[in-house]
Amino acid sequence: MLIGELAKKTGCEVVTVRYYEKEGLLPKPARSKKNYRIYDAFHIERLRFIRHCRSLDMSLDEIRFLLGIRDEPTQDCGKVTALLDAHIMEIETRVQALLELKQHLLDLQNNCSGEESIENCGILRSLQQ
Amino acid sequence: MLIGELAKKTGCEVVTVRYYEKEGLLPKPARSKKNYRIYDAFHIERLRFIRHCRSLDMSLDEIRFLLGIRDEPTQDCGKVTALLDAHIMEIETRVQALLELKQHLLDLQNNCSGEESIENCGILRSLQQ
DNA sequence: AAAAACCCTATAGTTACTATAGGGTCAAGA
DNA sequence: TCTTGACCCTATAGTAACTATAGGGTTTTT
Repeated sequence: MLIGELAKKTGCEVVTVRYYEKEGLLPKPARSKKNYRIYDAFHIERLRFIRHCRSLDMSLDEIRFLLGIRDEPTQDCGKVTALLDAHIMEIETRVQALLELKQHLLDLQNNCSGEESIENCGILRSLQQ
Repeated sequence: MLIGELAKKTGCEVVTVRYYEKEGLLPKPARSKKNYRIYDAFHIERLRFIRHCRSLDMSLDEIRFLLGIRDEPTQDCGKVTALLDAHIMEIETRVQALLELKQHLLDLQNNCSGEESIENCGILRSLQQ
């Protein structure tokens, strides 16, 4: 299977596949005589894993960590749940920060009708402080 | 006033001040004989405006836009409220996306107790699909 | 006199890609 | 047979908003 087919099967851009290889997330595949990358089912599975993690907004470092655990099956999976816990908490923090931010913006919005002159715009004035 | 004092007065890193200058958000200041940047009250006010906007998570492009309106006071401030509206909606979208993401992660977390072997970890299995 | 604390410029690194340039391979149609 | 289009390859630069590093001058403190 060439890179284009792998990309199609996993919903991943061709350039992104090459990028993951460069980053060490996907092992270097065999090459054809013409130097084309040749992939098999193993790569599909691994790339799907990576893409699924990415869709959950995990960083490549976090994914590298999970792949490492998968490749080193000597331990229990407590580290996996721990990583997920940390990731969930991080997202909760981000949500909180965004909600506070939104409130600040709404407060700011209340400072002006939008029909003032620039000099009298309460929003621009508030932003100066 | 030298750059260090400006930075201290605005809670901004020295390098960031120079970066804003390079990006055209802060006008180039006068220079001393020894080529040191010399700032005055005008720069403090403008930099505070920028930092306030940044604390509201506006992009430098958005801030550039607001500064442009401020510098060109021929129109009413409808564009200001419009920018703020757009920014608020963007944040609402991000919050929604994060909440959905969090639910996915919680669902995933339910797949495993964290005490399984790596082969049996329900989380790693789910991530493979 | 030396060390600490400033100032300057220029360049590279961060994240996860995306875009661009430049070039080889292969199958189908004119 | 030629050429067009769809693939494949590598290498480099750009994205956002800084941060870090290198290398060097100035001023103040010890």
